This record gives sequence, structure tokens and C-alpha cells, in this order.
Amino acid sequence: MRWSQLFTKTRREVSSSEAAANARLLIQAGYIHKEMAGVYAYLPLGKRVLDKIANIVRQEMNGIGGLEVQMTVLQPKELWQKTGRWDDNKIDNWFKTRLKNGSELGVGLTHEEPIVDAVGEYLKSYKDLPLLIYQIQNKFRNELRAKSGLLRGREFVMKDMYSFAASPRQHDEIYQTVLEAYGRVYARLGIGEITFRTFADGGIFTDKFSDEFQTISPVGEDTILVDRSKKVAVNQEIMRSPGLAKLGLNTDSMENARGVEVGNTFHLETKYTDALGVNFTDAEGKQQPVYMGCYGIGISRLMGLLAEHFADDKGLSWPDGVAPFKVHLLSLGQDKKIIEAADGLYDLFNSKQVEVFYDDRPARPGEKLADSELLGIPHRLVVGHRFLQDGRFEYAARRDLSKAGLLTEEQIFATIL
RNA sequence: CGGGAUGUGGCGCAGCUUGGUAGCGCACACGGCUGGGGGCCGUGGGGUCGCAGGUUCAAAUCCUGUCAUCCCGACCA
Repeated sequence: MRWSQLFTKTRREVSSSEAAANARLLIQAGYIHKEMAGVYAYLPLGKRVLDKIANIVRQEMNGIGGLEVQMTVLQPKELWQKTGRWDDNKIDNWFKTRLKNGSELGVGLTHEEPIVDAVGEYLKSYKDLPLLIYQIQNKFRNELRAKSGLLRGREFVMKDMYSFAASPRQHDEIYQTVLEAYGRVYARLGIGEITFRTFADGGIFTDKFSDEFQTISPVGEDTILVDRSKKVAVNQEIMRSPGLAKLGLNTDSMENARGVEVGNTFHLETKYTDALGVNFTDAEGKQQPVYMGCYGIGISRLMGLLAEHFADDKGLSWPDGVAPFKVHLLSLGQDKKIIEAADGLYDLFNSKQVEVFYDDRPARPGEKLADSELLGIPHRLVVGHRFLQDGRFEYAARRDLSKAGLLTEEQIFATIL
């Protein structure tokens, strides 16, 4: 993509009414647009990052047999009444609306009921199990207080997966598989080292703990205790839980930290399947209950976390896997030979399917260089006066601008791509 | 939802205390000079001062209400 085709611009200043560093950076760089508190639109660059994150999650979920679906945002009241969750005292952060005829509807904040309802139509035999179904969609929660930019919104992008198993044992196997896939997701996002499986409150359906994935960050909302050697953590909320002792952790010696919850997996037992009448026939012809788990990853929250974590005083600095483009190409100067060389390199990248962002604006060098650092694309190539001298391009990695070097066209493709 | 703060061209801000012609920077448009770290000069367009009442000869400024935004807390099944 050429910058001249892009409608967004970077800015020098960001509204003081946006305090969160992640949102300020993303707004300054033109990745997102704030619609209202806790509600952000994703502009071309931001949409690319969001999709990159979603695709990493998608690949890992597909890799363990997950089947992607798209569920509805509008949900019928009757379905939720069957599980007792329509009541505002049970779930108080729903957006609800009405049909013209007066019927009440829910605006999707989670999809256990609709998923079970839909899957139940097909799930009849032990031969149909296990099942892993997931969705990557916008979800809506009427938070009393949105905060921290993309970290806690009222409309957000979430991956939710739901597992269906024929027995507690089969459920545990699936659950373990999902945990491993989650670990791969965070590793690919570049936050594997600072993200910990964290024991947390399991919710009202089970006496088991749930597992959160907490990424250590000063902007985290949760307080956790971390054991780096065992690569696990404990949410402070379960410090007084009777089950804590069984974990075999010495919480006295664990490190206190703030964490951003970037994932959460629950054991749902048979709560939803029972309530919605979904069961299966076993090999002996008997009806048996279906054991469920649910597994969330906040896609847009991850984008906020990554923006916040991978940044310095010059701007964003995306990990390779989620950057909107791999290469930031920019021409400095209006010399025809420079423009021609930059155009040629741009075409070459495109022909080799290398994702390239080409700053072809007739702007001043300082502005273009500063913008490249703000946008945070991992690899920068400058076509400038050095090219006129000896035909080489100036290369710098966003993470290490001090180690800039000169490369020939061949070296570019041999060393950095 | 409790407490605190803030709303002035697209963005960042000043003006408000002590009421009297709405201003600066950035951005934008045009012209010129520049050309490796957000450069310079000139010209121009764009604002019912969040909204609604009230006080006053007169309100961005004072009063009341309301909406929005941010922060702290509570909440986050």
C-alpha cells in the first residue's frame, strides 16, 4: 500500500480526553478512531493489525480442530430464560433492545446459549463428540465504566470457543489441548515470556478453578502472584479459596504483579447443555449429559496490550506477526532517480508478496522518518542520497534504530526477508 | 453506581477569577523558498464557546439543570 492512497494521517497531538497510552498511540498513528467511550473503529492500518491477531488465533484454533462459526448479535429472550440468565440481577451489563412488536432481545455479550441451541440440533450421538466450535466477533457489554482504551471496551472483538465432550475425562483432554494452543498464541504474539497461566475463580458452575492467561503489565487491572520458574500464576481473588492448597504452590514466595487478562478458560460442566436439553446417546443407547468448556481471547484487548507493551518514546513497535506491514519503504527527496528506485522496489516487494507500506508522500525527511517510527512497522528501508551514491538502501529495524546499515537489493531479500 | 475533574474551529490549548468585537499553535487550501529528523515566509477558509434554561442593557465568562469525556473506587456472572 502507498501512503498516498491512505486517508489517515499521523498527528502531533492527541486529545487529552483519551488517557490510556495504547489508545493515544493508536489514535496518534491513525490506526483507530474513537467513536465514544469504550467504542473504537479500526481504520485501515488498525484493521490490518486486528486481522493479523485474529488470524493467529484462528490458525491455532483450527490447528486443534476448532470449527469457526458466526453467531448472531441479536438474541431471543426465551433462550436465555431457559438458563436463568436473562435476569438483570444475573447479568447486569447487557445491552437489550426490542423488536417493533415489543419482543425483548439481547445484544450479544457472550454466546453459550445460542451455540448450545444451534449445536444441539445436530449433536445426538457419542460419535458426534468431542466438538470444538469458535467464533471471532464483536461483543457488547454495557460496562459501567469503560477504561484503558482498547483494554476494556463496551464493544470489542473477542474469540470465544466452546467445547462439547462426552465425559469429564474427554472434557479434560480437550481443555488441556486448548491450554496448549493458547500458549502458542501468546508466543506467536511476542508476549509468551510475560504471559502466565493463572489460576482464577471458576465461576458459579464448578468447584474447579478457571484458567486465566495474564500478561504482566503495569496497566493490568488484576493483581496476580507469579512463579516464573513454574510458569504459572495465581489470581489474588482466590487467595482465600480452600482449593488453593491443592495447587502445590508456595504463594508466600511468589512475585506480586499486575496482569492484563488476555484469555480465560472455564469448565462449564453440564450447566448449559442440561438447561437447554442437549444430551447424546451413548454406545449402550442411554442418554448422557454433555460436558462443556468455554475459552475466550480478547482480540481487540490484545491489540491494545501489544500497542502498549511494544512501544517506546518514538511510537509503536509491532512484533513481526501482527504488524500491519512487514516493510516500511520510504523515499527521501524528490530526485527522479530516488523516486524511480523506490517505485521499483515497491513493485518488487509486491511481486514477491512481501507486505510493504510505501511512504511516497512528497513530505520532508524528518516527517517521514518520524512517522515511520510512530507507525512501528518492523523493517524500514530508506531510498535516499546513499542510493544516488552507490545504489544501496538504508535499512533499520524498528526495534534497533541505532544499528542502521546499507544493503543492496540482493542483500535485502537475503537477510531481512 | 459513589467521589473528583474537564467540555472553546478537525486536533491541542489560552481567554472565565473581575461579564463588553472569540484568539494562538497544529492541520487544511493557494503561492514562494527549502530538501536527511516534524524547516521558513505570505495569503485564505473554517467556531451559534457541549446542550437547555436563568440572571443581566450585555454571557465563552455568573447561576441551575442536563449530556458527554477522563481519573479513583465499586462492579466485571
